[in-house]
Amino acid sequence: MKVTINDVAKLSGVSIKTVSRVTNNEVSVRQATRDKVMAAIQELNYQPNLAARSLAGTKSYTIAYIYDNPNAYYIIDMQNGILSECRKQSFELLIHPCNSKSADIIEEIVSMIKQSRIAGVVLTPPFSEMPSVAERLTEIGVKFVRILSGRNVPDTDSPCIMVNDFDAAFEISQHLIDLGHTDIGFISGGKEHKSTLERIEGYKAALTKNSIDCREDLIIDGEYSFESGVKGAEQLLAKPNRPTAIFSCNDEIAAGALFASRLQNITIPEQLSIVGFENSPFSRQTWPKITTADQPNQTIAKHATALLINDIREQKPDEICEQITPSLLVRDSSGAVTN
Amino acid sequence: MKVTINDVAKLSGVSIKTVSRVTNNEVSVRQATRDKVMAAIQELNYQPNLAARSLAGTKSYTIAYIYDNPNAYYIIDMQNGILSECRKQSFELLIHPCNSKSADIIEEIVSMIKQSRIAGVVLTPPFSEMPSVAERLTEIGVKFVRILSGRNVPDTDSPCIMVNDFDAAFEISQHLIDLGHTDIGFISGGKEHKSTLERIEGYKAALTKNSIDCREDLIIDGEYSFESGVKGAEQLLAKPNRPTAIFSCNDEIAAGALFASRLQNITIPEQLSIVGFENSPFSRQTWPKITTADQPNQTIAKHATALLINDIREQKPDEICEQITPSLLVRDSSGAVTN
DNA sequence: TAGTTAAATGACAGCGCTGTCAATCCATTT
DNA sequence: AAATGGATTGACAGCGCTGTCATTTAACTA
Repeated sequence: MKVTINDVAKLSGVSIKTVSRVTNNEVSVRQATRDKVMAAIQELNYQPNLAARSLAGTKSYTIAYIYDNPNAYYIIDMQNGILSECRKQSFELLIHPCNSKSADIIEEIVSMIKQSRIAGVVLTPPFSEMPSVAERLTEIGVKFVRILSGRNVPDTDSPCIMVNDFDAAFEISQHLIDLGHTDIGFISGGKEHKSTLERIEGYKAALTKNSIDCREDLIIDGEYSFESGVKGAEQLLAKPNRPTAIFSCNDEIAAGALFASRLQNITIPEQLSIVGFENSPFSRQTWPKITTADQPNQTIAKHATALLINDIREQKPDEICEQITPSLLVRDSSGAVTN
Repeated sequence: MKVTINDVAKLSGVSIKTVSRVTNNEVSVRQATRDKVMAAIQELNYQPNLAARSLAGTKSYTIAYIYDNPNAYYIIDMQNGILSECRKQSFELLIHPCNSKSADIIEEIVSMIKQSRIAGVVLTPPFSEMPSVAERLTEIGVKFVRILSGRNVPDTDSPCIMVNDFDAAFEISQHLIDLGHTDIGFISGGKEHKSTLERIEGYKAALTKNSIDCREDLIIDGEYSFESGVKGAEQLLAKPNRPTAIFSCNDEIAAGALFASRLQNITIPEQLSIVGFENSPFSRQTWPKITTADQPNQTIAKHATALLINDIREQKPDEICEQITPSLLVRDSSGAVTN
């Protein structure tokens, strides 16, 4: 029926306090003792009662995930990743949808944190990119982990996951170059997103590295939407000396670009290569399927959560930040240049 | 800072037990006493400690949302709706992603429920359509609310929300008919979904009502995906005497159908009308935007949660089930027949 | 008015865990 | 071999609330 810490203590022949130490990953427990307890936990399939723990302790074992990002696929991936780490570490997850554009968003978050005794927060864009959020959270002493786009670790002592959009964009651009493309259009996401900026830089760096002139006229300002992909592609395809490949800042844009191209009876990838970014379901729902950069959101979220929980537990990890680079995923929308 | 039940008891001059009675809306408390306590609660801005309440009590105040549906937009909407009702009623929400196709899915759910002391579960398709889930939940005495597709309330005493796909499909079909269409193709979702079946029936009923022959060859078996929409539309458009309108079983299919049609240089809606279903972001991300049936998922989820919590609190509501009919949302992908 | 009963209220234990601090262990050192 | 001191471990109280059951109060009845 219900397995309590007492049962585990009895079975393993130690006090409940020691069992508690084991479940909380505290340091001063002899390895042999720890093993015994772990075995008992396994055997009984014991799960600590979270309510009791948070009642008794002064610490909180609840973390919050604040989201707003309208990209549902991204949120679900993140949420699933966070959740799996929470389960592993016996933390609770509080989901907090909110509107990042609301004027008093920061105070809303703060009051939620106080209400629910939150120990830490997982921050994804746009929240992770708002300095004021990080500041205020530090101020009230709540830990947080940020998932950010960038190449170098920011100057901070809060944990973070850096998604290396630059390198990934470089790699995917190199892929196009290797296929013989030299006129490569670029449809960007909103410039307010760090990820957009990084991807543009990676794209430019790849061109430079291969001694290809970067035609500024092939870089279209867009946003992360299907519609923007349609419009961006239309602009690019109308140009004299039109590109033989299009790097879309994400898969949704790529899907739009694909749509627009097919409307003009351009065959993909024979007459035009299109690549996306993120490996979201969009990239698999089109025909042909889109070559993209696989951004393992669920893994990223899991790691981020692990870093956050480490920090909450005040265990100084080897690394406070991790870097993850999305990897090239070649599918059917990219091919060699044909004349 | 922290206000406990003790503070309220002292301020209002009663025992903590009486305060507890008031916060839990128990019956045998004199009105005058209740008022005094309420005033104190107000003054101190007291919020009961949920952890303590669930530790001490035999009752649980946590409900779970089990999801698997690969449609991220749907899940997020549902989740947000459930969450808003939970907050209102001081319930906690446990999110439980899982795989509905796993062999021991039911036992996994049961064990999660026991582990986390869940009082009730919100069930959406496919779980809400699995009789075994409802049976097992009843067996272990856990309340649940189901969100189902259908016209008539099932024979049960568990609460549910019936989404009247039939009427909505009828209405959207009637819209096409009113525009002059008589040859209307239909691309279905997977037949394992009740929603698909209901939508087909609604479509057929509308044809019949208007004395239009139902051409079985215009009904294409598909599934809920973009790709399926592409293929379905290709099949329909290849037919002699091809349809002048396509009813797609959901927006994703509609987006695919739109894509396929544009590939063939068919203009929408002049040469072909396309309608979707659900009012998901897909229907807004295309060009032209898709006429669809607005299924207010967040509202549905909120109502479902309210019904569930009522049931948990053993308050007999007037109605145990509610019926919601998605309403026609005319956009730009449907137009009058032109010759 | 006293007696009877139902309604209202309170005293108290205890939910399962963690914090505190004292007790014990064990590898050193002397 | 005894002393030392840091590393382990355990005893016990108590977190804020609810369930149980005893007690008090109010509301009738005869």
